Amino acid sequence: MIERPRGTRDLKPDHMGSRRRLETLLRETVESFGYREILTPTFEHVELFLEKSGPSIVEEIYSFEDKGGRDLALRPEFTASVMRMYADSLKGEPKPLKLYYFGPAFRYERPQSGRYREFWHFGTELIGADTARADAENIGLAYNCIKKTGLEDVTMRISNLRILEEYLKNKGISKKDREDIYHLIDKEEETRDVLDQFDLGDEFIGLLKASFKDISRYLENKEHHRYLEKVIEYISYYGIDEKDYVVDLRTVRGLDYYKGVVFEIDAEQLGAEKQICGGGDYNLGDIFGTEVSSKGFAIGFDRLHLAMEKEQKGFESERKGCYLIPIGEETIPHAHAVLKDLREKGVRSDIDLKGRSIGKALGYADKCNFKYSVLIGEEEVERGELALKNMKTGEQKDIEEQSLMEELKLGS
RNA sequence: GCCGUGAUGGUGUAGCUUGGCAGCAUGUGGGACUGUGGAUCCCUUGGCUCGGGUUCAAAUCCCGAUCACGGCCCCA
Repeated sequence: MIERPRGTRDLKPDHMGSRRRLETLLRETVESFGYREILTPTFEHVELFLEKSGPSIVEEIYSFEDKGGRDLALRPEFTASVMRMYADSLKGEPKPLKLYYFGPAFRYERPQSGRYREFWHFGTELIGADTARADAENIGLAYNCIKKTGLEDVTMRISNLRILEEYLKNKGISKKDREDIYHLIDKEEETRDVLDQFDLGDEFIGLLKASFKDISRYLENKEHHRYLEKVIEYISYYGIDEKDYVVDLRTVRGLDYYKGVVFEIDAEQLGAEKQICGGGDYNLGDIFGTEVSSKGFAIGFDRLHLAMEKEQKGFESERKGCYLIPIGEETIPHAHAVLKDLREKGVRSDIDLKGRSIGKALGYADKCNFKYSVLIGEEEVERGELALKNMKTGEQKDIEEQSLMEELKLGS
């Protein structure tokens, strides 16, 4: 028996049904915001990801050399690919350009709860709109996507990376040291030791922990604070009010290309791997020789789905369609005529292929989640009728054969 | 990469401490039943993650690998 590779999953029919419904919900939400779907290759030249996303991501890339000697990598995320595609072939599109994607991504990490080596990202990019309202739309859409799932125990953190960047620059901290600080900043207990190394004292700790209103007191240049204030004002247009988020300057994205307003959303019931969404304002355009403002976010699709199951907000598999049970050889041709008609009308329908007893056939229909069984016996056929059995209630009635479609619609 | 826990038919489990015929439930398949039985009954199918070691004898004890789970690191 050959097993699945480490960190991968097989998804069973029930699970896929539920995932598809979540996917549909997310698609409908982003499309209602005017986003259009794109798809980029599953693998790219490894250079696309090297240096662009920062050292943390490079360690975890699934890379390989192909038979022509090219260095390739399975995508660890979509943003770099989308920006490559933009620079390649979408530069002439009207701005803002709104794109979304859904597909698998790959990272060579140690698997654990909510973390796989092949995982699915659902995300968006908003390209060419450099305003606070664009940031608000980005956050608003992400928040709406999560909220529409019905998930309740979620927290959102928002920050503006430029606030700390400006503050540390003014303190004369070098670019490299700033990056080190960012990477260590959300480990609260270690923060003080680190800061001592850079001769930053209580004041910096105070800034990190300050409430939104108090932050400006620490700043000489209040421009970036004011910008964040605008964004926070505008996200109320998207149904987000003060209880739905916190401003937390310690929210630092792991990828180096983030520059401005950023945010993360956690599902609290997930444990160690609880972040279900992250995004913000970034700059990748200069890599491709095109300076362009972009904002986006990615949802960890598998984690979102897992969180819904844990909160029992998952999609119950729904009874659908009907199962035909011919009783006796003589009724089989007639049953098939009914079946053909149903299928042509797009009704999920099936027929007993094994000549099983009525009881067994009903059992099969039940387990396969059919909404109705249709019993087709000689007596009914002679009268032009069918016996329609509701598989949930067990209720059964004889109906005119012509009214079958109508009955199915009424019942749905 | 690190720490810890675990792995028994398709699924869920008992057995492991104290080595001695691998048991139960459920599912799959078949049958009884032939217009309601989504039931009931009967039969069948199918398993100790892998590789070494100890032993007369290993699911059980020891070592290693693999995979999973929980956490660290990192991160989505």
